[in-house]
Amino acid sequence: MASLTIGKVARQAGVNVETIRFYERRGLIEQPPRPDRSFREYSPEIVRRVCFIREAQNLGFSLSEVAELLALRADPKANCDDVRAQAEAKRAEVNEKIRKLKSINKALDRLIAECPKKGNLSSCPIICAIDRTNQP
Amino acid sequence: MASLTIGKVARQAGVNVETIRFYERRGLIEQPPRPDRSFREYSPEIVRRVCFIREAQNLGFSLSEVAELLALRADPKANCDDVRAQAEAKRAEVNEKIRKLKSINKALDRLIAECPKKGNLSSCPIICAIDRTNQP
DNA sequence: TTACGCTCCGTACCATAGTCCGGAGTCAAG
DNA sequence: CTTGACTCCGGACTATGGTACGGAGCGTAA
Repeated sequence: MASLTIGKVARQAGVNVETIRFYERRGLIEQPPRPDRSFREYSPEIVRRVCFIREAQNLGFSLSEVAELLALRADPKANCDDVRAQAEAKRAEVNEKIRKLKSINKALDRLIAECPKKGNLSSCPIICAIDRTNQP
Repeated sequence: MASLTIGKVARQAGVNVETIRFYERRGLIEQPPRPDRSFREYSPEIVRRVCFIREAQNLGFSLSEVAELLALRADPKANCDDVRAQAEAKRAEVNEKIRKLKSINKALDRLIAECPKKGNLSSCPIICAIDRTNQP
């Protein structure tokens, strides 16, 4: 199968070449084979891995957190229970984030609905709500 | 009304004294009165403001984003429409975050449900899903 | 009034997550 | 076999969001 250079992987994943090397240093992607000790030769699947990392970050997971799950994969003593526990903890975190975002969302909905189409700032309910120090 | 020193504000808000000063430098909280040019004298409401900032951060808003809304408050030319637009943009962002988190949550639900109570890693559906590079 | 705690300030430092640099080596086409 | 694009590497630099430090001044209670 055709292997990819680091530059092609970077372009396909939409990241910088340096980012790939950075992830390698951080242990997020394994060291690719390097025949003749020259250039890295990636299998096309590495692109998915990089995209997964980016997606997880978008959702508020740190690189260390991504590494945690990935590390279990390499541990011959790890079993399903360990991974399950991690997944469940992560799910609880995600649910908590959703809960908080929903409450912010509801507050924004309410404020936007109350906001008059035109008017000066002093009567803007959004600002009043944010800046409680102006309230009696 | 009793005013608070910076240390009391920090303790009540559950943050470091340095954090309060840092927020002041960043324009997130206004400069408090300082009679005789000595210590800062905060009104108790400042604690709410600091808590609001922390809460917004928890939800994925950067300090610059918090500052944006707060800055409008100080602008005599700003009107309700400006604030409304900001609030609507923020709401769209929040909704997108919720959407993504829900999809992750669903994926986690499914994987956790499929995961056998005991078993070795090679058959763990969670790891398989994360590490697609191991799939054919 | 002196001792202790708190506050003042600027500056330096920390982790995270990259990004850029520069000089050297490599590969492939012409 | 040269040229140009790409890759190598270590190390320096960036932005964000703080945290720590050190020497000075202030304020209150014994």
